[in-house]
Amino acid sequence: MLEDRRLAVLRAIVEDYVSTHEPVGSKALVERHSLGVSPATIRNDMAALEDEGYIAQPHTSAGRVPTDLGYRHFVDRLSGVKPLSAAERRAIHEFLGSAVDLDDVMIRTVRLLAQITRQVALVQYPSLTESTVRHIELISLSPTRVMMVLIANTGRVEQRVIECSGPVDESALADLRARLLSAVVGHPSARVDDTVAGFTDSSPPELRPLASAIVATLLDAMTERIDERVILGGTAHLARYGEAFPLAIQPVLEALEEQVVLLRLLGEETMSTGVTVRIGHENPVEGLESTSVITARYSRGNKTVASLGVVGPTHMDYPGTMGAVHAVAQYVSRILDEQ
Amino acid sequence: MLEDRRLAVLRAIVEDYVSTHEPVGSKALVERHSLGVSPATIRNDMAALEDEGYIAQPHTSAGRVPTDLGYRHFVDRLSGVKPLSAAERRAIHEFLGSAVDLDDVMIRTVRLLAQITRQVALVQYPSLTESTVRHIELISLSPTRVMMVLIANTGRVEQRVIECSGPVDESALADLRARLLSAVVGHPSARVDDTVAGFTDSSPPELRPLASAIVATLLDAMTERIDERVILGGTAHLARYGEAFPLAIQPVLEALEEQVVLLRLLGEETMSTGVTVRIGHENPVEGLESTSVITARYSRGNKTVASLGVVGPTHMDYPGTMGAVHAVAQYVSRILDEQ
DNA sequence: ACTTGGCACTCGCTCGTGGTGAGTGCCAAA
DNA sequence: TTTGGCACTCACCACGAGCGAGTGCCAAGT
Repeated sequence: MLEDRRLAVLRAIVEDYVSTHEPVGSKALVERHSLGVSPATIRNDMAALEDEGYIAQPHTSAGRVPTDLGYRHFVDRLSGVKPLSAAERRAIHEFLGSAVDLDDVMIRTVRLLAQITRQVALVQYPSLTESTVRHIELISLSPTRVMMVLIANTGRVEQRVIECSGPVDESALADLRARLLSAVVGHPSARVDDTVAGFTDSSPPELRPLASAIVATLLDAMTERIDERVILGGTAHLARYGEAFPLAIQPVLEALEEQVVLLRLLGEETMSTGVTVRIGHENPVEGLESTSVITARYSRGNKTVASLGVVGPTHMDYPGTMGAVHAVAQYVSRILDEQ
Repeated sequence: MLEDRRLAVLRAIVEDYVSTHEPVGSKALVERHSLGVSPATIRNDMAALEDEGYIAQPHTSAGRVPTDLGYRHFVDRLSGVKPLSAAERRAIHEFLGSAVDLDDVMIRTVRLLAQITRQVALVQYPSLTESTVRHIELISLSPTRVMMVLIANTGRVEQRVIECSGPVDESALADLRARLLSAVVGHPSARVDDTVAGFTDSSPPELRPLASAIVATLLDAMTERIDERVILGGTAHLARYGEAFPLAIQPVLEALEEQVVLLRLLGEETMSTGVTVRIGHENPVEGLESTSVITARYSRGNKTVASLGVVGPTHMDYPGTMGAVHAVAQYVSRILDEQ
């Protein structure tokens, strides 16, 4: 009962601070929210909340501001995920649906996410390790050069050039191609190691070197981690929020230019809800102490393949942003399934 | 003689302002540069320069600041292009030389350029208009969906998904594929329009719709211009410079997020020197009125293929930046030739 | 045991004020 | 044409007073 009100107060503080970006005082609180008690009571609660570390005052005689811990509690206990409106969902689906290829899906996603959250958006490319081989093509570029094109069911295409020790004729290539296809198509790429084992051995002796070169290249291409690519968009939103924190924006921009950093931001364990929130100092990255990162995993079929998310100030609209990130992840999954 | 000194004064003002970012007064000028005359004389010159529109004062009783016109004169008449040191050149060559593919070259270039100029760097992908079709693959994804993979002799791969009105069987697809290959392989992509004309007509009636869909997609994919891609890096440098102009950074970031804008920044006529400088309002882009853009074209063989450059505040180090942009363009050309 | 009104206190913020100094334009002399 | 002198402008800064939002504490009320 008493505890309940305290939490209500914390929620109110977070909501007010998020919308005004100014420290919130006891009087303003009772005015804006119908808490049914007097400011003095609220003050007592606030003192308690401060003792527990959920809120803090920037300086004496100022209102309270949520701490990272306060936001954490807010996210974990006090708020849900705000679903998007039907119109928004329809717009998302249409926008993503008209993408022509994987690159296009990724680019559209990052733009979309930045636009609807009005924050910096990150999108990681789907990992191929979970995918299966859809098709392999061997093309003779010159007598001693073969290009291998690998097409995954995710729509991703990898290309490699293989140098042969001697000339290779078309029919041999066609033979290799046919047997290679039967060896790997449809198999999860993680398993290709096994299924491809017999391929070299079953090749005619004179093609052994080429066959093993092809296998080596194939394995290399498959372990090429496309999911180490992260694209970002909406950095202009940083400047908007940066008006109040002109100092903070440079380190953030710097951090966001490092692929490694982006990967660390996205690549952590999944929460059960499907949306992961990392607040302020919880971030494993220097320079992002005053930002929060909200990520969700997206999938293809029922396999989780990669993450996407947004980076914004700790005083962000968590329910709305979480809803948007969740919805976009969901729709990206759907689009990938369709293809 | 008299005219000479005025220009020397203008040069001194630009140099001082660029290094201090503060309006420069007559007294400071004579102290820092050995002009051999008194402050009063300089004041007369400054008044004249102001009348001619080369400099301006932010407010009465402040020093002078170069106008866009002043910078223009400085660049055109008063400064050269500062060459890089041998060590820097060597570092550039090594850094770019270890790139593994085209994407890698582009990414390394944009990083390099941002780093050595300490500004926002832009790099446009090289245009590949003279490429020919090496191979086309049609893959059935589902009964009514076909993926087309287009491989150009440059190693570029394009993929498209085509929706069919009815189910398509494998043998029909194989037939289409074979005839498509003979129609287009080896032809310059610019000519495919012609050679592909008979393809639809020669198809069996029941495949006509699919055939024409394939042709349409093919033409679309071929005219997909890779050189419409521009990547950028070093946006963090904006923030550094933005400390003094916190308001200006948001529109700049916004403008830089638009591919169309980036293309307009890069895609203009070449100057004879090889380096183009566009100062302040000379930029054809809204929001970049207080920035300058320095670009250079790079080439492959003796064909100019695309541009790269940097965006920075109008009060930038023109000679140094021009030198860096020029050198990087030169080395990118060299790297592309080697491949 | 909470809640509440009252009250004294803190302290950041704003605004006006005056002083300072860099910088200018003009003018008369060299 | 250059130069020193001089009066003038005005941004900038430091200082101080007043304001007011907000707090903590306490004693009284429910």
